[in-house]
Amino acid sequence: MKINSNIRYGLRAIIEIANSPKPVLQREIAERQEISLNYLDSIIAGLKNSGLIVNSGGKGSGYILAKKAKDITVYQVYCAFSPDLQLVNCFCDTNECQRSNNCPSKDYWFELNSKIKELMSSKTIKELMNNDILINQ
Amino acid sequence: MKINSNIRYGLRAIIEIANSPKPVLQREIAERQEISLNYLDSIIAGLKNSGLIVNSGGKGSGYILAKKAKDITVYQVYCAFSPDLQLVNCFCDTNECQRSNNCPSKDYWFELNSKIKELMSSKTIKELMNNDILINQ
DNA sequence: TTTACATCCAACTAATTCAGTTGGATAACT
DNA sequence: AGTTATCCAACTGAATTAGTTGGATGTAAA
Repeated sequence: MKINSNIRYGLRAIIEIANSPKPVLQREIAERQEISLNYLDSIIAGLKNSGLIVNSGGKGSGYILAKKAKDITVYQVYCAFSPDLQLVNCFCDTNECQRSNNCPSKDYWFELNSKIKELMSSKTIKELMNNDILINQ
Repeated sequence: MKINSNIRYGLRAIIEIANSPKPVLQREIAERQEISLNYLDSIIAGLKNSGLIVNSGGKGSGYILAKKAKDITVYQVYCAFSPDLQLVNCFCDTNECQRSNNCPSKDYWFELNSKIKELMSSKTIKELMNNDILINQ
């Protein structure tokens, strides 16, 4: 079990945006977070397409959060880069496992899955922000 | 985030062993769980090398749990096939990330990591066993 | 209006991991 | 001796990861 780079970088990027008193350019995020600008491109796209960040007003003007930091969860950031969490395929729609109806391990994985989702859904970007910054809350 | 096949099959195999009133052969597990006998080989090796199961009395005699089902956790099964859970490398020994000292996302991943470990450590094989079976507890 | 900057976007790639398979050694039981 | 069971290492195709490359497009400053 690993958290992939998209999600790790995505979380760092959105925290960077949340912490900034003014709109932030991709380049600034890339520099501060030491992520290749090109790679960050797709990270920003993920956050943007998921409706978590927006361009503040046309090109070159920088990114801001699309909603309040307290209303953005880590799980939303996770889902910007991965489909809904499914630790195993046993409970996927496309699953054809015959044993599914009576499988104690499947039940356990499902339970664990729910709890992990819950853990990620209950942490907001606001809680991960720099305490000094009091905007965007 | 996915649970890999080794761990999924390993959990199923050890539940199978726990549920059985008598020692179980690899072949029997393979048949009942519909896992290729050859592949199961390495699964059994993992469980055995981690001290979770033992040969009940030399070759051909079948496997039994090495300790009581209530003393074997899902996390122990996890660790039979993967190193200690580390969702991200930020807190690995070999990590050289400079930002580590003051990184809110690192702190969050660490917290999540601990909680997931806890969730896996607090579930025992006994809880996953068939209720009808009352041995090995 | 040209030019520089910034974003958008698709295709490519090397390296690693996954999910097994193959094949054989060894050991015990019949 | 032959069958069965376990042990063990090497191999493999497919998929995923973690990016890079290169260019199109759109905006704003010079």
